Amino acid sequence: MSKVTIRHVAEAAGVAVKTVSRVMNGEPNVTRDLQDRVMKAVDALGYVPSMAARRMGGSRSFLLVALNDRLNTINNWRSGRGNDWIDQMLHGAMLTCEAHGYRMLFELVEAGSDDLDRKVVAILSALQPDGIILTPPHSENRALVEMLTRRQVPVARMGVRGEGLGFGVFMDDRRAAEEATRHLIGLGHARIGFIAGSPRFQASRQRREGYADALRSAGLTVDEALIAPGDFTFESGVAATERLLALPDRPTAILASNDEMALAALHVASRRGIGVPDLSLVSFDDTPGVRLSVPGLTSIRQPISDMAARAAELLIGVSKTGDATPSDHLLPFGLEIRGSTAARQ
Amino acid sequence: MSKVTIRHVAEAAGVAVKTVSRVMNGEPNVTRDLQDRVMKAVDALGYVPSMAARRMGGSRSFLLVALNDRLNTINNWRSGRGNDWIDQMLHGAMLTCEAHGYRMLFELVEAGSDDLDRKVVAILSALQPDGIILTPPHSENRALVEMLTRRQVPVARMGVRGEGLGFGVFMDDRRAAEEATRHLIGLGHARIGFIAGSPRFQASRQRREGYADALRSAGLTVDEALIAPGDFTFESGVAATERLLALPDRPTAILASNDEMALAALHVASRRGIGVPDLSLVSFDDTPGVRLSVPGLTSIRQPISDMAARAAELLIGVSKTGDATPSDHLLPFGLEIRGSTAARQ
DNA sequence: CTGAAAGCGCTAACAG
DNA sequence: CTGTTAGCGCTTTCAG
Repeated sequence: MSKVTIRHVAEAAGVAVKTVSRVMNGEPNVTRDLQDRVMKAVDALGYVPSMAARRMGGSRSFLLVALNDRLNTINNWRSGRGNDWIDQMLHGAMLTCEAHGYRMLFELVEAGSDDLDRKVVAILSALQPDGIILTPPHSENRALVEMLTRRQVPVARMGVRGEGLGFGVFMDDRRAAEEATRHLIGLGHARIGFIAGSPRFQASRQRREGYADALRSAGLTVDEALIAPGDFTFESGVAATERLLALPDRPTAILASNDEMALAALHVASRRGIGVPDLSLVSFDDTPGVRLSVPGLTSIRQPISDMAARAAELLIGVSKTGDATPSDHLLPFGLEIRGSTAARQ
Repeated sequence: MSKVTIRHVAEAAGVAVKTVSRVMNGEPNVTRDLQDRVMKAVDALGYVPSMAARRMGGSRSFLLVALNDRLNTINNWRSGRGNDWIDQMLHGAMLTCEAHGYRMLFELVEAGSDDLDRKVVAILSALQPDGIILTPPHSENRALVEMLTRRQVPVARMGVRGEGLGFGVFMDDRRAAEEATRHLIGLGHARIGFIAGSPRFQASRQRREGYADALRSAGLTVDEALIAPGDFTFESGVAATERLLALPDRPTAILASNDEMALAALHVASRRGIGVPDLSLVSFDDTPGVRLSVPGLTSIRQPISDMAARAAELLIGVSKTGDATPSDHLLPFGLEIRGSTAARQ
């Protein structure tokens, strides 16, 4: 009862071990008759191949590793703030792996640490995954992707374009920012503030460009005074909002590069007695908190779960077929309209 | 460069393969001299043992599996509501595993499904973990724990007492509810409503008892009219609160069995023009949302991350030493006081 | 289309 | 204290 191996199945079905292996892996060249006999034995015995043995014998490990930023993730956990990225990534990638008989292992390594390469190599050696999913900021780390590629590990890069190194699964941050801004313009806003994200992330720069795109194509000028720096933290959002609201001709709407900073803006506005959506607010990321604020924040939803699912699917495809690295995949974003945006009074 | 095995290390250090194995596993009976030589070779070559091979050869897999409720987890992910339990569990268990050279794999199985046993057995067969962490409601599933025990898999049960089957890591829900209620009584409240949780969970029943304990030891009577049923959903919280606030002699404070229902209470109160903390509110769980509501909710903090860490640690201990199942571990909870509770006017 | 034999990289058991 | 040998449960050759 405990520990049914391929040999037991082979005996029970009266076939060779290799035939069982063929059936389990859906390989060709097995008659339906034998297939049935094997499957019957498999079901009867409750046989499930051992992952470890599969890895030892064959060339696949049926394992994908997702690499996440250590500091960021742990800080979020520790502060009890939740971790939407991780949650959505698990959602998309784990379920996809499961559906294909793969497992996903989740690893944290510190971005920017000197021995990042060593750490990653250790993970590769220990786990020998069939593919690796990189999340920001690792996905933007060229050196890392190059190292992985050199070692022939298929790499999916979340949130960025692959540009020939691994493959990217991403959304168009620029067009998202443009759409968010256009939403505000459509409501009659002309002076729209922008709170930028940390320039460390590609997406931050693109969001800023999209914001400018929308203004320009609406015939509005891009006023640098309306662009405040931020780094995705609440504190930076507070500072940025204060700066924007102190302007002589202050904005009637603000687009923040993430939810945290938008919530900061909401906070500052209320402290100054400015109502929202009198001051309209749009944010990026659509994390759980934006539904709970009063009013709820209009927000750009990143398709994190879809990106992760796609990443996993493509990596599994590579590992199954041995095909070359897939090409980049662009996924659609969403604009969730809530109470924080309204027509300009 | 790619694929350094134990043999390479043995050659480089001029020792037998087994000696390397001994050093890697911290086994006794190796002179310091050889130890150093081996370690030098290990570092030089960047050797990291293959998990799969270790599992194949030896008796350990260096793998822990955490079993979570499928439906619940996926629903939370899907709705974008976040998943504090999962986050905190990962926080505690993953980091602990990492520190001991173990990995944690996270699996979702549907509680109450007919073939739960089959699913779990499949996971055991495929992964052969050194231990398994059960979260609610799986941790309360006696039949499941019995099956696991029969198969000699060490089992940690989160959130419940072990009572001889596996071992439990848990907090005292009853005393927590008592403390929360006492906090309200201390503020001068005498009519305190209680919104119960789904009776499916042991903790729900205990919380209710703790509530009653506190009232009784303060010399107050337990008025059944002040106890409203709930099932942990927002909707049930709305219904319960409406019922409580419609009472002729309505409560001046409410203790809700989780955050979601407390947020519902906040919502209903505000709709009825009742201010919080005029109506004082205490919740259970201290999930991220309670910090964002206005006012923030006073809440009982479950030590989920600590419980998970302890569970992992103890399982790893068993796997290393082969000791018997550890005994139950009680962990302290916290009471986070925020703006939703104040002295009775 | 099917099967037999040879490992994969490690550790357990046993010798020295 | 150290080394040798025999597997673990699979898949990959390579024969039939």
